[in-house]
Amino acid sequence: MNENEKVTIYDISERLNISAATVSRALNNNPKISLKTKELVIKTAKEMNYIQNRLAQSLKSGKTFNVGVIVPYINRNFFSSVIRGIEEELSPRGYHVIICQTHEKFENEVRNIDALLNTQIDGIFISISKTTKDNGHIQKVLNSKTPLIFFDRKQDSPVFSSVTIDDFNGAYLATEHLINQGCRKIVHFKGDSNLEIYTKRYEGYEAALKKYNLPIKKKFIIPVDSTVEAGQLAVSQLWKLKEKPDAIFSAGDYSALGAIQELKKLGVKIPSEVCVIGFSNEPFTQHMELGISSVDQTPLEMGKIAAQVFLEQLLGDKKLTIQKKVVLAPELYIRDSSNKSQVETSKRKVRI
Amino acid sequence: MNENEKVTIYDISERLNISAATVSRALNNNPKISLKTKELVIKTAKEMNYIQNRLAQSLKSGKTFNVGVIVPYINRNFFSSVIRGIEEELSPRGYHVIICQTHEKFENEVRNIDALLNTQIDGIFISISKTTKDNGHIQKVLNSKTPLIFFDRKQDSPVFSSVTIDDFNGAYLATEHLINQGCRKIVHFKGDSNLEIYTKRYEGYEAALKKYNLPIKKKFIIPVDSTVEAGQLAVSQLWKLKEKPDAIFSAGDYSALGAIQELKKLGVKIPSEVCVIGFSNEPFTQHMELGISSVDQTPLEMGKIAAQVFLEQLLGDKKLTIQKKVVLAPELYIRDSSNKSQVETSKRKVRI
DNA sequence: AATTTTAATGCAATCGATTGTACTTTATTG
DNA sequence: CAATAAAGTACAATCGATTGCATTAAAATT
Repeated sequence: MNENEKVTIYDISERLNISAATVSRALNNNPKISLKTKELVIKTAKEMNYIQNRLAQSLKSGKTFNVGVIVPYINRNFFSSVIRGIEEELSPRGYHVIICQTHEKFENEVRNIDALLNTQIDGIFISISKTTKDNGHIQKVLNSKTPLIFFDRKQDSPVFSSVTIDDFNGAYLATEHLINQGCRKIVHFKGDSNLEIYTKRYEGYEAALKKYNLPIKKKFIIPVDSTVEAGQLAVSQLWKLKEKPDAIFSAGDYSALGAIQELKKLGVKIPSEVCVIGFSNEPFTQHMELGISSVDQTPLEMGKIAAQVFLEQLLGDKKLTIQKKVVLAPELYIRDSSNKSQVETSKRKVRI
Repeated sequence: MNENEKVTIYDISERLNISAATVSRALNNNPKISLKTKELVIKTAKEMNYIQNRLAQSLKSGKTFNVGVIVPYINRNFFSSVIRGIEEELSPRGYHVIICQTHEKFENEVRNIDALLNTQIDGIFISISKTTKDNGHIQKVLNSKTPLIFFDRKQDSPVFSSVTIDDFNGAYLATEHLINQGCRKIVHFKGDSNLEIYTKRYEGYEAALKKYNLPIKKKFIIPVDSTVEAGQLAVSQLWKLKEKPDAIFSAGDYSALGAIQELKKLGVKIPSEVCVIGFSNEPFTQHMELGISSVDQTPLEMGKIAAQVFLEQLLGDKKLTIQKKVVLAPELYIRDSSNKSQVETSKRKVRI
């Protein structure tokens, strides 16, 4: 009774003395098959514990209903949230999400792209690594006619779509907010210049200073990795200078946290003496006793929209010329670390 | 020159006037093929931008080199870290990880299992949802002869392997630590009783109290979801009692955080008046000004070991009787929230 | 040069589902 | 009741790679 091997439509067809074609059509609810047959087939399939082999189906149809997502690390809150967004949008449509990590290494990115193309995924979502230089691997994707969507960390591309936030504006508003708090000597912790997101954030910072006629000082623009340690180190060095800053706009939350820790150690009052604002709105920023102001990148939404762009692309003309650049509005969360006016703001959020 | 369609081994065989079988063998480095031919084929394949179709290969071999991971939410630090561990262990062996979310809903879990079996994955890793009741879906996996590994939140199963931490002992040690701090009236925030991890934690708490001859009071055992709000609420209600607790052992970090926030609001000193310890060692617990003590579940290691168990299973006898139960040791991180002695402990960790 | 080994390669079936086309029923119509 | 239309099924090719077995070509042996 209990078949030992996997049940196929051939097993069903044999049992019912009909052709496999009929079984297939019956299971796919093809109108050419009589109701009687359909019901019989479906009932028998259930009885025999038939499980459709999507592999064979995919081979035939050329569609796998799998998409690949490439990120530096999946356990970084921002990335896992984007992935969640993608999954939630695509899962109801029958897609599965395959995840790949690059560990910020270009070589892994290339390897992952190759592997995904191999697996015949229907699309790729990618946030490039810090060390990604050329775009040969992206070119390969283009050749294979596979849709690809950049999110957050993109490469300039005349053909591929992207979903990002307006990093320039996020940074501009963060800086402007600091200026509004009365800060005049604002330090910027700058992220890796290889990534557009960080150069944009830097430009937004600069633009805000210019707008308010504040001088742009080289010594106040410091390359800082987004780690607690880097933030601590940066502050400890900054506070050896004669001219002390009165605010820090960090391109990352972890370095903002490190800065705050070091400032406390130095006995500097926050926000009265120095205001601090980060970027990413990591969960911990709101849980601190002294909440850290930050710019939210709306990762969940970013994932969902990236998925939508992908789906649109599929429907549209097969030519990959339907390139689309979505830029989301970042959200400024003002918390204690930059709020001198001490209004109740722990939950105040400024939608830009 | 530039083929419009995908290149297959047939295209290569045509171009070289050899059979597809030879091409296949050449690409697979079969010893029966002459070096000359091999080199020629490989060179031509590269020229023609040949990409192997793993779908066809999988159909033939019955192995997809895909595994599925089912979790409640992928953007919960614990789960994304386990997934990271799984990915890092399996990726070098050519496997891909497909992720599925249940949103803590049983129906989604069933759906996900079905979908994964459909896709012909080579294995499933699952952490069951809070609402999972029966195990019909797990039975289906058994019928399909697909290896399945439970991690963290498991179901009792005589056939499937699992990788968990010793929740009982983690809870026992956390409670013992509180007792060692001089606490005598210890509250327990208990998680959903449907999950073994939480009943085990409760039992560990109870055992520690018994060991030290402390009374077990029903009113001090409170069902609390692991959210900040639930933690706040629980404390605000507890502190209406005549007899105030002097410690809280929470089965989750978020509720521990909520408790701390509420205690501060009530003007209760931590840790001098009340000690608090959580569970999970979420990243934010160490970043707080007042670090929150917690029990680490070593998620990365859990993922890696789960992957190893899966690989072992593949090598072993095809019969699924090679069931293996791995129990990892939790790690106690003692921080300010429960450390009255005020020794430098921000990084002290007790390996059990 | 003839024959036996050995090395290379080709043929054809297979994995499981889908689908255009051909064929056989059954129903409809004059 | 024969002829035609409509409905229901079956045949066989296809997707792309793999592999046991047969076959051919080359090398070694006598």
